[in-house]
Amino acid sequence: VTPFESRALLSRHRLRPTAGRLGILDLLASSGSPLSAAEVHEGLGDGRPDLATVYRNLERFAAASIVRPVRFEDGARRYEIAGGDHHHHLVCTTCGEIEDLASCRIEPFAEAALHRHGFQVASHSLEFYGTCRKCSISPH
Amino acid sequence: VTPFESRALLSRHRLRPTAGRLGILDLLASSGSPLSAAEVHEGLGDGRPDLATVYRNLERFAAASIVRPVRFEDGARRYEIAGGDHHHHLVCTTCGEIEDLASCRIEPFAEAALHRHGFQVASHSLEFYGTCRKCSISPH
DNA sequence: GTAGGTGCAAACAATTTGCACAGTA
DNA sequence: TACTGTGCAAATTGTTTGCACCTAC
Repeated sequence: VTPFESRALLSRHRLRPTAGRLGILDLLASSGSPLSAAEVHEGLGDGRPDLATVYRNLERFAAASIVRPVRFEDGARRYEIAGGDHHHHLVCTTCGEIEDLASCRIEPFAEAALHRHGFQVASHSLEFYGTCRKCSISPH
Repeated sequence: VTPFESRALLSRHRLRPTAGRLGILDLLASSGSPLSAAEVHEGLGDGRPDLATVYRNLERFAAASIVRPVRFEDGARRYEIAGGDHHHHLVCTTCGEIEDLASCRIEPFAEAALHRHGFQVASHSLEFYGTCRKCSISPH
């Protein structure tokens, strides 16, 4: 997501492209993994946008489906750019790194839910916890 | 989990079988779905065990693998008795009910993680969100 | 000029912790 | 008796909100 795309993305949703918003989107786009409000705030350095503003904007972005919220076991709410393919996450419980896992063949589960429980699946979350390559080679 | 089993379960882990602990375990065992600390506290009525005590004990139980923590999108930490089979949850976003979904054929995902990322999967969480049978028949 | 956006501080909610007292092995 | 467990209240942490000021259309 280049600055230009961020701008377009925002105006498409009637959100004014302020410096703070562009910064938040750029940071999320350049980060490989989902970020919490606190991490975004830190990552933007000097201080500008206020933490409360970061919270407000992340929520606005999520409402506009510009970003997607993800929740891991630590309970913190994180956000990632919503553009890409549907995917899941590999969370390393040693170093904390989060990688994307591309494929998702979840349909059999959704069908089981429908047939056995009459439950219409609208969305799902699937996250893996374990040890990433780096950490299994040189344990912390 | 009968009262007797709760007792045995606790003493097996060197945890004194107090009335409060037995109550918490019985409530979790009789509830079909995972409960938060606040829900356990409410469910035990009159007041006894203090909310802080409920938190402390749920954490102790989790450390002893007597209960398993589950985290849904609402961010609240819930706990369920750990005894049964590995399973996942169907969370109805209309009425809030949580059903268990028995089967879990997650191995292909774990293998993909290992082969493509060198990531050793230790555990995973998989939850579905949607509309349960009751709510799709008579919308709230 | 006006509606929308932001900073700051206070309000909230969920969870944790310190400490003195109570209960159990 | 010694140690574990509990109640109560205060401290933390994560997130939301009210309000006055600022800024992009």
